Amino acid sequence: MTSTSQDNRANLYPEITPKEEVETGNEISHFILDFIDEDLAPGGRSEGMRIHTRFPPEPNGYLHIGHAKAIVIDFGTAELYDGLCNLRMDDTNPEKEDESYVEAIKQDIHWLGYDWGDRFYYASDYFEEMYGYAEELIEKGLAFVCEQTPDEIRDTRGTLTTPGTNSPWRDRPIEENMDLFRRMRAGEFPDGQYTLRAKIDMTSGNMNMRDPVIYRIAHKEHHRTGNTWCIYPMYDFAHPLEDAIEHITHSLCSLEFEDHRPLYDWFIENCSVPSKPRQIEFARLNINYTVMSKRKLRALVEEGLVDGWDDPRLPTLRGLRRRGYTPRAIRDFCERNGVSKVPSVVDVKFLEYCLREDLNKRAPRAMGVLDPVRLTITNYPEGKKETFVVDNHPNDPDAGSHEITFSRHLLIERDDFMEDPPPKYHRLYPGNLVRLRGACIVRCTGCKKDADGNVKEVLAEYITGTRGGTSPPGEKVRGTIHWLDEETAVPCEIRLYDHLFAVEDPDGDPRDYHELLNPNSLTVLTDAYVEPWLVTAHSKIGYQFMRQGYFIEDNHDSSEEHLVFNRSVSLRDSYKPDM
RNA sequence: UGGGGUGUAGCCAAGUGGUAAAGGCACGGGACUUUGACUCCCGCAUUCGCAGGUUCAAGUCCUGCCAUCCCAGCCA
Repeated sequence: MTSTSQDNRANLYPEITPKEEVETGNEISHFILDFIDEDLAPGGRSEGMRIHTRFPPEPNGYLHIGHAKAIVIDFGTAELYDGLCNLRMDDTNPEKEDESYVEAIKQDIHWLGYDWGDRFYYASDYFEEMYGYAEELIEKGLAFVCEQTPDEIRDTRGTLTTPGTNSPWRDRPIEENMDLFRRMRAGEFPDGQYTLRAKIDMTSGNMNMRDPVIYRIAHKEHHRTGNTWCIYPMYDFAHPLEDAIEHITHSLCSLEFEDHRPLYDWFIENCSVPSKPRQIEFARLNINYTVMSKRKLRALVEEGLVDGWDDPRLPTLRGLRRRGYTPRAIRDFCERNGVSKVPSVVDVKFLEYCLREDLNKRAPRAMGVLDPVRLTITNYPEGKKETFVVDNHPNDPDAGSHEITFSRHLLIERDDFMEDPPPKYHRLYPGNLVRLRGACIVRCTGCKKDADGNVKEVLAEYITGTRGGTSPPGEKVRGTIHWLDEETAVPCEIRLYDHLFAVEDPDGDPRDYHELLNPNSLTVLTDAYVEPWLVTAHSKIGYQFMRQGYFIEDNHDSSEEHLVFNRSVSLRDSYKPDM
């Protein structure tokens, strides 16, 4: 179908790694880096140490672009200081977590361009050590076994404005606490019978300090430790210990953990851990016209409102990948947004800009017609055919070239013809000269319509001496349009995407989210055509369909027999009809 | 009548007492153009949530106020 002599270098541009990015010098500066610099300075808490961070996802869902920001910060910060970043599954709750997410998470992080070397861990690896620290707290009189029910705990915790009251079990003797805790571990009690609580301060203004539960009984099989344990540590207790055990120097997390920091520090101080990590919080990423919470994403998937976790309209990394987002663009987006403590909502236009910027430099150009109408070159003989060579990239000669064919009957975009155009319309209308990109100049001579007045065929004649598309002497051709040879054009399906939600802030809208969905978030074009080159080119980063946008083959549904393209993002369009 | 944060342009975001408040996105205008793309130029906060105060000098320091986000899981 396609010529074998084509210079096919659609994948000329490799992904560059984040490390190479750092080396090519992005100047990044924000408060976390300032803190680290202080810690590294003489007399600082990290003086002489190698910076060590971690990314600690809970394996209970797929990663989204909000996680990407955290990943870029965690791994990126380590890279910046020539330090290390661990990947750790925070699997302390067997009720919610599952091994099936683990591989997906690792895959997505690798895809984003980061690597944790041999430092892949599970929080559950440390259950024994954590248990030891809990016994230490009991021994120090800093933890007690409590018999209050969940309701009682809630009732005695107090409210935001009133202090809590001590549990009646708070002063249980150390030996008794130890005995009970060991029997909790031994499985002598049913779920919920006892908890282990830290003994801190029931009157604290910080709710987290009101004798928080640090161990609960759950006779539940854990995805890794099986039935070894029937007591599991809570996040607030487990996390600082995990960090300390791994010698994390800086534990970077999101803002909602800010008021957990006193608790974090309390455990670090009161358990004889091998290192003293510092927790620093930053604002998580939000983007308008979408939702980021796992709960809401899950609802969309489970209700079948989208096509799985990798639906191209979703902000999941799998969705973005299927949509055609490059790791480079996502990293760039995260970095350029900066790191601060301002709860912010970034304009999705900025994300799109980052993608265009990347793809403009690297994506091979091709022609695709989304909404076709026939263009007949009336002075070009029926049956004649010729071939043109077009560059794969207008600004980069090294990107190679490929061939396209031309004949009497072509396919053009329906809106590139108007019988009665507004002023400054540079495309086809009776009498106007237009360039068929890469082929020649034609003059529009009219059109044929069906009984209902719909344009069925546009008519034009080519201007001799304009082969390749050079302007005829003395004339300036303002309009250039894309086209396909009807004979060789390959039919395909094209999917156009728009915001999943019709409102800017779905989270802040009181209406039910079903009402907020954008009914036009997906448009399927079944009568679209592309160059035959695309059947075999297989560009990993997709193509720019000239004058349209960037498109990538769908990683589920496309095949050489039935091509399916997703529009990753449209081109900027500054054309405004004068009315 | 709790605790912890945050307020610099439509959106991000620098700024750490001293000549004119970075930069990017968006937006508007122009040049160039075989993509109405790209690229390139120009414009876009007399003012930093508000009100006082300190100072020769305040977005930066002080006081008060306002707005807004997070916290009452045996979730993370």
